[in-house]
Amino acid sequence: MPSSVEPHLVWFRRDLRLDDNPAWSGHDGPTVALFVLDPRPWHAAGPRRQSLLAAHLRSLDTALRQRGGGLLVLGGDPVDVVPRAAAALGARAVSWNADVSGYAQRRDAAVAAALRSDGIEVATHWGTLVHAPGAIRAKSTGTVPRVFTPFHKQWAATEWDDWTLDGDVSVLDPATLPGLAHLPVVPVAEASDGTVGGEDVAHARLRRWLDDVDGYPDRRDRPDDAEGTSHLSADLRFGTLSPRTVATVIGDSTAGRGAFVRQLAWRDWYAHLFVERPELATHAMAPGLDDIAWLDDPEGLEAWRTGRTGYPIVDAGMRELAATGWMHNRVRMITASFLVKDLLIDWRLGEAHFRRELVDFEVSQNVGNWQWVAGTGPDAAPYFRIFNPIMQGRKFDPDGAYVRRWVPELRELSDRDIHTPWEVAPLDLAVAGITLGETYPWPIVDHAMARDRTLAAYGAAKGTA
DNA sequence: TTTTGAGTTGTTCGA
DNA sequence: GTCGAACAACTCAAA
Repeated sequence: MPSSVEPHLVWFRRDLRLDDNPAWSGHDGPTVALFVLDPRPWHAAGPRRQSLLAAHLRSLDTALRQRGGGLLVLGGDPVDVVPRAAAALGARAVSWNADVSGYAQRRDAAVAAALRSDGIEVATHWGTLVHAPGAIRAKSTGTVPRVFTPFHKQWAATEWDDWTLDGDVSVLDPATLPGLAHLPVVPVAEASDGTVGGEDVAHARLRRWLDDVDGYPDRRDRPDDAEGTSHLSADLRFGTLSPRTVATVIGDSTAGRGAFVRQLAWRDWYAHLFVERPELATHAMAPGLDDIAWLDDPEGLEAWRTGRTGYPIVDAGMRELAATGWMHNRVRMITASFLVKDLLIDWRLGEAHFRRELVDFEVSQNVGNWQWVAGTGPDAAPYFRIFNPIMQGRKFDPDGAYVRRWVPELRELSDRDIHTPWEVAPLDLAVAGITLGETYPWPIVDHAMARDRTLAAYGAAKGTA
């Protein structure tokens, strides 16, 4: 390819799809599809998220090859690599879909400045959210509403801004590009563990969800119900599905569909808040709530991480996370509440664990949800709302099926006993093959004591604010 | 301009 | 067993 072609460069990041992608389809002509494998976020991810990313890249590469091109994957710091690639390939313009994290914002600003100083055009879009940050503002303050319901009302009533999607893109084959020899090319590796990725699979998941979405309001809180939630979180995180596509396909023709699409507004809300207040990554919205007297308890933290707290529903959730990189939403709340309100451990330590382990981790969502549970964020749960892990287990896993799946050493306990093994008569424990303290831990904390302790710690923090 | 009502996800206690 | 109150404090928008 002669360099006089001056291709358009599309930098893929959290939008690993060709469908409904404004950064991809918003222009005409010869185009290079680029992904930069940035060592910093790569090493911050656990093996499951790494493996899923590799599968998505492989799949995107295949889709681009079917169009006569391919995906160019380069390794290194994008601030260095993207301008170098644009120069080496003689690019006329570079486009991408913007991202919300502080790291991404600083990175993208540096890349854009470097490109512009080289005379290269930069075009950014918001292809990973329904509404762009800034599109929803409280009338009185001009800022993102601090309460979800007003945000959602406006979110639902606001017309979507235009995504130009009719570009006549012809994708180039990276192997034929001159100047490639000077760039740090990384081969697109096979997913080593058989993980399947890509937007076709994501669309199949979305279509399958149509069969169950009407039951969402009734089934969403049951972790023992594998089809009660959509399992689309990682597709939204990696962008193998566009949130607008999800909202359009699901629609609002039934109560269940409307309730599900409303969740996309929560996703936008946390993203918009994060763009406005990037310090939410590490600081409470309310002054004072950064100064809770958290306990320094490495053993408690480790018991929580490994699913050895002695509370079956908590341990089941943490083990599901360790085994799959995913956890049911209801159980995310229960396990997070247990860390913060029962162990009185700083929510940031739990957030860091989820950050590494979750295949669907994205910083604004992770932080927003942790701060919600901790009662420190915008429109958060009141601090006195403390989940009782026994009641939550009995209510949302009434047959113990979820616990039996992930905590198999408790399998033989009755439905009535499975959420409270420490209250089971010795003979029944023996029959079930359980020795507390050996085959399964005693509870590492007494819930009633912990509840009082947390109310006192939060009360003190508020009192001194 | 001021007031008022409403607000994802809960638990405990006492009548 | 069921039921209502209490557990805070604040934002936002409608009246």
